[in-house]
Amino acid sequence: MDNIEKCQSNILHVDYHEDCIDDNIEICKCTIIHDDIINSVKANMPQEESLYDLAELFKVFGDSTRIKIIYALFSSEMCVCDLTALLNMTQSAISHQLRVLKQARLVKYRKDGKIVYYSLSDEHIKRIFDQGFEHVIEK
Amino acid sequence: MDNIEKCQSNILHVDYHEDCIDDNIEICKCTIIHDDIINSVKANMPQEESLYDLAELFKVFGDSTRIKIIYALFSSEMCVCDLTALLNMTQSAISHQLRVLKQARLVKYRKDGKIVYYSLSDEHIKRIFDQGFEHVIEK
DNA sequence: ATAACATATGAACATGTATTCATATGTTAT
DNA sequence: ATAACATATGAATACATGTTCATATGTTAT
Repeated sequence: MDNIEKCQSNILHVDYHEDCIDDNIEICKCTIIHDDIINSVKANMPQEESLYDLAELFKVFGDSTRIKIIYALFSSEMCVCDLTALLNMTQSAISHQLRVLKQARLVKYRKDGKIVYYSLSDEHIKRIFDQGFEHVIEK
Repeated sequence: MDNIEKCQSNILHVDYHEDCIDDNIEICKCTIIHDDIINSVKANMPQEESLYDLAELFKVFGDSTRIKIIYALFSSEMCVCDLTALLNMTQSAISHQLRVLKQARLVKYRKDGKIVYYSLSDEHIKRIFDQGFEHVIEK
């Protein structure tokens, strides 16, 4: 992060290889040809942490078991046993995945005796999925 | 898939354990308590293949390097070298990730001599990301 | 032709992750 | 109390994946 700062300010004046070689020995090996674009793009980039969080969110969506669980919960709240039967998987696998979804604040649950009912806790999920679907069904 | 079909038609009449035990010895170990919900949820589920494709799409979004590349391309088309400098990573790593994005039909490219410019190829991406961001910045 | 450069790619390595297995926890009914 | 049941969880395993390294391909300039 510091390296690239320095590198980019330098390249405004002289070729990268002469000034940044000691800071970024193996990183920026190529001559930077569009430093104006790099700087303006950089100005529009969200914070590093936000980008990381966003990747973490999509990572949760990047598994077909969790996708199925979420799609099921679009229709109705369901208990672990229902999900196990619906998806034809072991109770343990479902439970582990529900924990991932819970940690990502995507599902909430209520207990009724020994039964635990899960439901979605975020109204953005449906919209994200709908947009994702548009891409998937496209050609 | 076949097992759960059979299982669910049976549970409408009698307890699961007696009729499905031979088909799903280790899968549906719990007594199905909400077969009406399971059936209606099942009717609303998209095709297995679509759900799988959707997970694959989100899997591509589930890496912070690719997220950064995509965010950069929201601002402007960029060549591999620019992305390498912007993200302060090796050219090889960027190139590998661009291939993943290319295979997911998320980016396109044009060549100008030895320079290859990448840009986004799908207008849904921005909307998906915007919704994702809403979740991330929430509380 | 040759050198310099931009990009792509296969193999190797390290790390992450989904599922299974065994078992623990907590609830309900007898 | 005890048995049956629903769910949760830690450890182990198998597999997927991101990055690096070395190198290949293809382009531009001398």
